[in-house]
Parts: sequence; C-alpha cells; structure tokens
Amino acid sequence: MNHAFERALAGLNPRQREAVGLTTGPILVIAGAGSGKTRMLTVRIAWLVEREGVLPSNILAVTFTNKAAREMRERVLQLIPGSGSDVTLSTFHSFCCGLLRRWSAHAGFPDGFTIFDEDDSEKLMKSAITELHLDLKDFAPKKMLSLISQAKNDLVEPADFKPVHLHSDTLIEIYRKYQAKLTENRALDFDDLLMLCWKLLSTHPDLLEKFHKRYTYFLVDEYQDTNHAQYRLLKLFAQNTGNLCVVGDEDQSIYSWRGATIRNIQEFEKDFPGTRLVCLDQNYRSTQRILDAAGALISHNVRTHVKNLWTDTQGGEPLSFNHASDDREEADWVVGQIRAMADRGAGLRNFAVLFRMNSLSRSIEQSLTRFGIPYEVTGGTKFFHRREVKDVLGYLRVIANPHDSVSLARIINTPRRGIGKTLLAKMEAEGPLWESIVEHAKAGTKGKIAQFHDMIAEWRDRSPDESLFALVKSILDKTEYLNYLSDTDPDTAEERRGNIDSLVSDIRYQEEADPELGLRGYLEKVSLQSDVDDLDENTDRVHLLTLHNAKGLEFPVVFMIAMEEGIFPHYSAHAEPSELEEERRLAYVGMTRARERLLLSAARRRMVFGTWKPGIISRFLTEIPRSVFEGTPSTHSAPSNPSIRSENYSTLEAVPVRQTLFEGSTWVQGSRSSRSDRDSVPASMGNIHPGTEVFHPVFLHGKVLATEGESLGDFRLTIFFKKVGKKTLLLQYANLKVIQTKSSGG
DNA sequence: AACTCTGATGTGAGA
DNA sequence: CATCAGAGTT
Repeated sequence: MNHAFERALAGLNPRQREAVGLTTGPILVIAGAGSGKTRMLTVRIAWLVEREGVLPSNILAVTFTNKAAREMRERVLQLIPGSGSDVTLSTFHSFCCGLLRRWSAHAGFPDGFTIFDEDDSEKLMKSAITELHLDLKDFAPKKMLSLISQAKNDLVEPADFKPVHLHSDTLIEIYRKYQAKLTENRALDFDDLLMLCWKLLSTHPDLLEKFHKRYTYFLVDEYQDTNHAQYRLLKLFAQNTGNLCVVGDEDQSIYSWRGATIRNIQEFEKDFPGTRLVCLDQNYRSTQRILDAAGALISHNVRTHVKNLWTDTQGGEPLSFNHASDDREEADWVVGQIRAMADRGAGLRNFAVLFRMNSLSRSIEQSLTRFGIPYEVTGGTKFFHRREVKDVLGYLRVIANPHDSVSLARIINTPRRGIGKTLLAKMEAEGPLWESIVEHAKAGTKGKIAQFHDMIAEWRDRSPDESLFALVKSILDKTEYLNYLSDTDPDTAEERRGNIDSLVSDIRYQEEADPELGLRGYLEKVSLQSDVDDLDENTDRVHLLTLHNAKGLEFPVVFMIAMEEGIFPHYSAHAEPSELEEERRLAYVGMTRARERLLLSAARRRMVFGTWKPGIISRFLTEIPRSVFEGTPSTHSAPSNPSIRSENYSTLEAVPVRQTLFEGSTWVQGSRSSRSDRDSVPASMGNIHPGTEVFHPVFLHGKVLATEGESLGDFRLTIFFKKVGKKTLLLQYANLKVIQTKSSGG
C-alpha cells in the first residue's frame, strides 16, 4: 500500500479524480487557473504506475518550462519514490533535442550541433541577407526570422514556403540561404528542434517504432500554448496507443506570437476522436473577489470552452487601484503598499510586481532600492546573455563546434589579438570561417591566425579528457580575459568579473551534479534554459517579472502596474481583435496569479524612451466591475475617478490584509531593518564560518555548513542553498556575499 | 590595419 | 539605453 499516493488520491475533488482515472485513449482536461492541474497530472502519473502497472519509463510528460518539469518530478517522486525518476519529464524543446542527438546519424547531421539562440540567429540572418546582396532595411532580419519561424512552426520547408509578401520569391531565397548557413554552422535554431524531430520520426518508421516501444502514455501540460509542430509531434507520439492526456486552458493562451495556436485546444476533440472531456473549475488559489474580477474581464473574449471558476473561500479583500500622476509616483505607491504589509509581518517573498514589458521594471527597481527592499527580477537582461558571459561561452561553443561561425567571429578578436575587421571580413569571404582559419594556419608563417587556431585546437584535443571547470579556467588564463575586462572598461570590470565567477561556479556546480554532462551537455542546458527556471519563490525578495513569465506561478499579493492603453493592451495589438483578445488573456493570467490581494495601477504620464507619454487608463480596468474594488466610489464612474486615488493614499497605513498572509512568515522583524544587498559584504576567509548566511549570485541564499582548507587557493566551503541544496565551492571563485544580521554585527 | 569614438538607430512577450 | 555602422585616430 502506497500511503502517499492513496492520500493524494483521496484528496482530489471528483473532477480531478475522474481525470486521473480516464487513462485509456485521448483526454482533454480543461483546467482553469489554480484548479490543481499539477496535482491532477502527478497523481495521474502515480495512478498509471500504481494501479495500472504501467512502467514509469513508458510515460512521457511534457511541460512548458524546465522549472515546471523539475517541480513535477519532485512531486511524482513523493508519490512513487524510487521508480518515479524513470518517468520522462521534460520540455518539448529539451526532449526533441535529446532525440535528435541520440538519432543524429539518421537525421543527417552531426551530434555535435550547436543550438542557436535569437541573437545568434539574427547575426546569421544578417549575413545571409548581406550575402544575397539585399538591403537590411528592406528585409529586416528580425522580421525575416519571425516569418521563417512561423514557417518552421507550421513544418514548412523552403521548397513549400509560400509567404504572403510583396517579394515572396526573395523571402524563399532568404529562408533557403539562412537554412544553408545553419547547416554550414552545424547549428539548429529553436524551431528546428521541433521541426527536425517531427521530420525524423515521420520519415523513419524504424525509429518511430522504437519510439512507440519506449513510450505508451503521454501527458502534456499547457496545451493551449503548443504550436502546430508540437501538435503534429503529439499525433505521431500517440498514434499507436492514443493514450494522450492534454491539459490546458484557452483563457491562458498567451504565446500566439511565438507560433502557439489556440486551435489545438479548441479542435482537440476533432483531432483525436473519442476524446473524453473533463473540466476542472474549482479554484484552490484565489479569493472569490479575485476570481470575480478575472472572470468579468475574460468574459469580454469570445470563447469555446466557457467555464466559471469558483472557490470555497468566499469574499476576500477588495482589489485596489491607484491612478498615479507619473511612473515614479506609481512605483512609490507600490513600494509603499509593500512596506505597509511587510511592516505588519508579511515576508517579501509574498509580493510580485507584474508588468507588460521588461523596461517597466526600472521605476519599481529604483523605488525598491531607495527603500532598501531586496528584490529579484526574473527575465530581462538574462545572465547568460551578458556580454562577458557570452564571450566565455563563445570559447566553449567554438571548442565544442568550431563550425559555429557566429561564436567564432565573436571571440576571434576578444580579447584583442590583432585580428581585426578587415582580416575577418577577408576570411569570411573565403568560405566557412573555420575552414579559412585552418587554411591560414596551414600556410606556414606562425601568424596571429595560426596562434589562434592552435590554441583552439589544443583545447579541442584536451576537452574530452578534462573537466569543464579546468577547461574554462584554462580559457580564462590563456586569454587573460580578466585583464582584458579591466583594461577595456575599468568601471564595470568588477561587476563583469563577478559574472565570470558566477559562470565558473555554475559550471563547477553543474559538473558536480552530473559528471556525465560534458561540454555539449552543458551548452545544451544553457541554451534550453528559461528565465523562470531560476526563479525561486522562497527567496525572501519582492519578485519582479513580466506577465508572460508569471504564467504558472502564484503569489499571495500581486501588483499589475502600467495598466494603460498602448502599454497594456500593447499598441501593436490594437488593430487585430485576436491580438487584443490575447492581451486580455494575458491580463487574465496576471490577475489569476494572485492568491489574496490584487493591486492595479496606472500613471497619468510616463517616461518612455526619454520622453513623457500621456497615459490613458487601460480598457481592461473598465472591464472589471466596480464592485470588486475597495472604496467603491459613489459616483458611477470607471476606476479613473480621482477619489479612488486619494482613498488609497489615505488608507495606506491601514491596508486591510487577510491574516493568512502573515502566517508562517520568517521575515517578520527582519523587514524593518531591511536585509538588503547593501547590508552584505564580500565573503573572505575571515568572515565566513559554519552558520554564516551567505548570498551567491546564481544559487542565491544559503547557509555555510563547513569550511576546509588553509590557503585562499583551496579554501572550500560546504554550503546549503535553499534553491539548489548542498554544494561545495571554492571561496576564491564563488563571489559570495556574507549577509549581515543583527547578531553578526550588521 | 586595428582601435576608438560618435551619433544614429530601433526598442513586445521568450524556448 | 544598448547596439552598430562609419568616420577619425593610432
């Protein structure tokens, strides 16, 4: 008798229980926000194993982010300890990438392929357009990429590409050229991962058969955000057994601009005949008040599977709205609210500030900094996209795959080694960059290019036998990269150095966690990582993130700022009704992240690109009934009524907050003295001992368990990080900060 | 020929 | 506000 499983099963509501038990054939689970779909999915996996004797290794579950996969894996392991780890839990992209590597020989490309991100692809596209003697202004690389991305998402190859465009023939040329260049670079872009995987399975019956022997049960989370390629992949996957369970909510479809099509969920019953339909509409997350507001908003969309979320917890705090005079005042209002609640004992981890675009986080960040409140931005300028990090990764990528000309061009003269633009352009004109480098190196005369070539070649030879950590250290040593940083930009050198340290720490950590990882494995992991994968709800900081990144998360208190026409809904969505509806779904997603309190704000004017722009209240605000807001004005106006604003300000100190927010909070007294980064000092051998609380740029908060070593060179720390668990780090490279507490003299 | 500086430019969301 | 092409400097 598996008690954990039985208990979880008994805890399900009738609908969830039904969705768990319908294991044969296709099933569509319409799961509203906060309806416990992750619980349902994990119990379903456990049910398959415990009740139906399905081998865990026959189960494939696909999620939207690695974070979701990781969390689901943890929960599955709780239900079925041990064998639960044999369940394949992955994102579409990671899973396809794995298949392509395993079967690369059949797919007709080397398994050492590199995954190109948006930046890489753009550089490649630019060179493709230039080589075709076209003008980058007429054929904007980003625009071209998005058209080609669409085509790939629809499984359309250059030969069948029929773009609706004035110069459609040229576009086909561009697609062809771009694809040829990818091949030349031995690289795949994100869309290739899906398209080529589908192509591989649909043209190799032997491989498909192997696949079907391995996997017989399929589960897909966030089905509303799958694209056509993913749908076709699923058709192939489930074509034998038909045991396909998809979970989604069309009201939360927010990625159509990335090729996702709501059609997949709307037509699922037609696509997979015999589908059983289950609807989860009991919400376990938010108050009725929040659900009423969100429900009213989303009812302005045309929907096929209409559901009305309900909850046992009646009432709840009213929503707040603040119409500030400008963005700074708006930010101060947000921070004022946070302070008021934090002073009453709410931990900072409870707060999330959501916004439509990354640039909107600035004013909030400034205000939080002013008050010394720790925060964490998820997304925006990503760690792995920082210049110095990309430089070092560029070396690793070239070592893994020297045909990657984008990385090659990046590092060939970074740090300076006298191979400038002209020489580079000359070599690029001679053919694939690496091949010209080899030619130049062969040509005798041990010049700069030969030196560069030999350096890379040596690392290439060594890399299979050497640890990644040793390799990256060798790169930093030999190129004197850190000196290069201080020489070129002394102002930012320290910060950049810190980022390099974090990268080295990350490499070391990943390598220790998985000794089989290897160079390619690491690079693949980095490429397929998403921003939210790193988000840790348990670090006691205010969370700042875009509405898109907030998908799948929940917070007790949610702020949605910049609720203004042109920003949200975004101006580019105004013309198209379907895009406007997607914006509304995005608002719906944001609102339903809130458990207890939802606070909205807008500004009358806002600094955008250096100029003041007037702000008009978002139509979404007017679609939320007045009755759910606090201090409901007696006048019959929309929330733009100024009385609401003064109301909010006057009640700022007396914000009513439900008691639950403060329960189990570890922050409590800490909030006044604000344990911000400014209260921390760099870790040194002198100030670090067992028990010391530390902060690491990648692994965040941790506590030192033990120290070992006498000299700086081998001073090792064993630290327990809340986020990643126990880790051993070399102090020298860890870039740790010691958090000063009252007892330690801060 | 490489390096440095300047001004123009383009800016949604992200695996 | 970050990137980039092109002019000017070493």
